[in-house]
Amino acid sequence: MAKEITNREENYSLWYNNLVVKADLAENSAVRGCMVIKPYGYAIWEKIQGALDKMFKDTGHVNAYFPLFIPKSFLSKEAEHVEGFAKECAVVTHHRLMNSPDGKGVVVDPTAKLEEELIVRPTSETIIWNTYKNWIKSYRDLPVLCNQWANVVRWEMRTRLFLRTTEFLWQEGHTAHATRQEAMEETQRMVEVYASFARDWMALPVLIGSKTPSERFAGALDTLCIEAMMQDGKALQAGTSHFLGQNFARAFDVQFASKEGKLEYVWSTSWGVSTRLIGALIMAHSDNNGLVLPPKLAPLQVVLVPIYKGNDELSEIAEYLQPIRKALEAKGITVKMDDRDNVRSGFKFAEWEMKGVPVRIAAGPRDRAQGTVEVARRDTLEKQSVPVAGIDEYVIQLLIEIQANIYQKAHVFREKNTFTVDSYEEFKTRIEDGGFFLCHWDGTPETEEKIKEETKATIRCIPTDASPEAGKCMVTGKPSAQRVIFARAY
RNA sequence: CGGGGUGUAGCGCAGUUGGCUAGCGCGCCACGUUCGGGACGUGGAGGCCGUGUGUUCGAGUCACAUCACCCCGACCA
Repeated sequence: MAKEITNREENYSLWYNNLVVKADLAENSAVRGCMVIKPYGYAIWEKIQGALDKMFKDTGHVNAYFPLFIPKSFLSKEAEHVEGFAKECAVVTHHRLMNSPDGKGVVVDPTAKLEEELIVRPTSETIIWNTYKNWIKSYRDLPVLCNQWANVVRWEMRTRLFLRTTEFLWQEGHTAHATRQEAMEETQRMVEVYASFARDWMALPVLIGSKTPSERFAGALDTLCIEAMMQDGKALQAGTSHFLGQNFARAFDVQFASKEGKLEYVWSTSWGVSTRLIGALIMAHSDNNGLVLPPKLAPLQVVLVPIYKGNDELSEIAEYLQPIRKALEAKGITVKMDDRDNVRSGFKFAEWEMKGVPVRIAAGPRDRAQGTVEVARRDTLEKQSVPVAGIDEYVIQLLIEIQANIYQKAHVFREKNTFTVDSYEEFKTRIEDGGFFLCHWDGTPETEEKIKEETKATIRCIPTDASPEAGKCMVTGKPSAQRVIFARAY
């Protein structure tokens, strides 16, 4: 199957439908736009959760959980927020079913209508701020630094496996602070947490920047984001951190008594990443043989494949591999011995490659006689004969090297596909081939909209670390103080 | 919600201008031979042809309706 996938730059849906699904990550569910994440795919999510959760805690956050259902009235309290989400809400109107009068199946019991409809959370700002109101009375109660791991539902027009499912899993941090400064620092801190997670764990280089007002989160004063480049040159927003100002505090009347005894509205942030990260992982690293997972997020880091004929050889080889397995496990490496007897080793090789296991160790009678094993690395598909003595150290180094190499590949790819362009005509032509474009923009939503309509490219972000550079907007020629990143995006 | 496409075995598909007992590949089960890169042979199990209503002597095939899914837009993490 993998061999048929050759046009990865053009057709990710083929990956998802024909390759990734067969790689046991996910399958479509009967429910509109939702997906069943299979155990292997979920294991990746658990890895992501584990790493992020630790980073959140290291930055002083704690986990909590808030209700799935939000009373409709909560949504209407913050005007921009409701406008942003109103079009994509699942609404609970009734609480009971009954047997259909015509005897066929069940229908909604019309007498069980809810007094107030409940919204299945598309995000939890409203219900959380309704709760924070009761938690925050004094400056001594601040800051509140909560995160929740949850599912949310957004009834999008169009869904896409991993990238935009109707229901998705995510993490949402919601913090409350006494000062504007503190909240802004938190917003910045968390986008940097995301960026370092992407870099260090996902082997995914990202750009940090600010969204333009039209791309901002509904209800935010500023949205910081990390943007990654996929292998087809399209951009993927991989995480966001919002500075919400006092908008939600005002909407939910959350005031605190300051040291000076004055009542003040609190300042807030929210930030999140979702199962979209799994999609990012797939689209950034995979090749025609299937997934390529960074060792630090791979559910299995090493697979052992015995090569043998008959039961005698199997037990000999198994005995040969067993100490290797133990040695690796002792070093904290996740290992699986694939001793299935119903498929041949060639099949196993192909299957584990498709699943993206970073390192494969195979051994047969020949290796046993020589005291070696065959070590294959997923990122380059290279194979090498390695002595068993010291294999644990060898594998540890190899895993580190693979992690670094995958990042490096992605980074080089992004650099090769990032262009500085000044002419709009040139931009219109070259955007067709994908990539990030550093261009001058006059800062108006009108120009942004015009570019989007004419080229399908959006401003992914105004990079935070870019050096100022006076120039002229590529469309209007009006002055611009710095370049922004344009790209077509998922 | 617009435009296009697809619904036939667990998966991927074929099925002619309507015709007799609905096929193929993969997978599955049994036995045997194999086993250092996706093995092969023989035998076997598995179908209300998405759903409904029509047309017809006869419908997987035609008509209408309906539902679901996929792709391209609009919307979005």
